[in-house]
Amino acid sequence: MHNSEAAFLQKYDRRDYLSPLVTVDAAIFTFHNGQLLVLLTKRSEYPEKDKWALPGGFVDESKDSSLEDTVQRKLQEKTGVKAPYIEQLMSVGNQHRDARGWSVTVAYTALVAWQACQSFVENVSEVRWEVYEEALTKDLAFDHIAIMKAARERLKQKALYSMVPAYALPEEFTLPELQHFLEVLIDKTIQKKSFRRRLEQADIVEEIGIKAPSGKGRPSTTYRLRESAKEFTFIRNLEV
Amino acid sequence: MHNSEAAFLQKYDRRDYLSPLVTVDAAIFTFHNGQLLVLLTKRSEYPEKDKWALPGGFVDESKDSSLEDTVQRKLQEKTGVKAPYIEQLMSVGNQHRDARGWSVTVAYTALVAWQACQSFVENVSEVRWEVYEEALTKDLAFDHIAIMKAARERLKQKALYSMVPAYALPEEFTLPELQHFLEVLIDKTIQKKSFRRRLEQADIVEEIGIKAPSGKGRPSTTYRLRESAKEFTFIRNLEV
DNA sequence: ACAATAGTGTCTGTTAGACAGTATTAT
DNA sequence: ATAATACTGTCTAACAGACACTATTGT
Repeated sequence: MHNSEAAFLQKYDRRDYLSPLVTVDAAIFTFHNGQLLVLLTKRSEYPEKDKWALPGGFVDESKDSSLEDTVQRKLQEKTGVKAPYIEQLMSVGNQHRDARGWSVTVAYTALVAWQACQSFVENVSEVRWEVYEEALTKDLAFDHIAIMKAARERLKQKALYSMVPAYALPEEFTLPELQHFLEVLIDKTIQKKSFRRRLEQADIVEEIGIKAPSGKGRPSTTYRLRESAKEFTFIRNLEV
Repeated sequence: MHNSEAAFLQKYDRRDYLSPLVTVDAAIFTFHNGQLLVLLTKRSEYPEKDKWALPGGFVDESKDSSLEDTVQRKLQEKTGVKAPYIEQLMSVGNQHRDARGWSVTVAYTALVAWQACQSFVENVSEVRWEVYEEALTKDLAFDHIAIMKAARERLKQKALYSMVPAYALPEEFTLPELQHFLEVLIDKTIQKKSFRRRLEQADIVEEIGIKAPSGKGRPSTTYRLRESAKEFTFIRNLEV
């Protein structure tokens, strides 16, 4: 029968089956005052009420037509902006991570400029930027510490073979700023020359102008990322 | 109240909420007769009945305490063996990929030796090894073509900076075999010398003995992977 | 000896690390 | 001029690509 699939679907009702809970969580990073920051939100509801957690929540079938919709929606809610860089990190699913039962979370890593969302973040009391090392010592909800660590590790790897971390800086940034951020991520100084050679060869930034001299020393040139920066990978890593 | 979380959980019933369907799928690859093969199964039930698909299925809360349990169970069902290499690939979730409704799949890539499971596979009629390029031309169920392509692409990348593809070979293998597999994966010949230098420097294989001469030419040395092979990555990629 | 396949020696090219040198700003 | 920060020149080291060479098997 050519329409027995239609017949099957007619009879099928998802409510007859129990499915794991599905949530989306995001480790949102930025760089400010020489420190790696991660966005945390205080849970207002049970379970794990009043604990800090990564921003996230349930897929809302009436609002989201895909997981990417869900993560963008959650990000918008907590930061007020659309992140210039979002990437799926991993999924974790098991019986024990959520007291409500078998639960799956799809975790994302996002990068945003601190300047782009600070005014929004500081006006929402249950949301704040936390220095990464501080966040590590907190008793975050669910398995969010492990997810945050995995996101941090992936970001470190990216720093070794790409310039993706630049998406955590404002649209216009200087090379010393970017270099410093990479150094924080990989926890090692990078040779200025190596860093600049790589940027030059990759052709992923374009010059904007000269930064207005602020304080001492020679003012640095400002740059903006080209679209190609998202995909570009170096064939040789920085050393660890 | 110290136990209001307990009270909340007491009252909470998952059946009150509709959650997306959650499935696990695996792109299982192997290498045989100079070709990359992928394991396909014929769907016996609606929806997408009678189409070929990647092995996978629903999380079974009575059997699986984690997503890894689910994928191992499905793999065991279809191949009869435990895969020496499994890695989470990505998750796909949206309203349209499954006619039954909002659905999330957590996809894995697995590598197995053809020899290890061929006797099992050839005795199950709805399971078979398909040459990858052939599989590409088929009308696979759901979005399995896209998932399979993503898995294939990741495997290619791995071939450029690791020896992970070796897990698709039998436990004892020769270096010419492994080199040939990498060449198929990256679609480019590799310099024998480069390949062997990398292996030597990485220290991820141990010599077993000399292969019994089979046919013509000098017999090659056989090797086995060390545990460290799973994690090892070269700091410099092969060229593409 | 010859064909075929396995494995090595050695040169070149590319690119990261090291570090000294030059440039541009404020005081 | 000096200090401070930005940026460049140039040497070295590591390692992939190229390719000729040797080694071990069967016929």
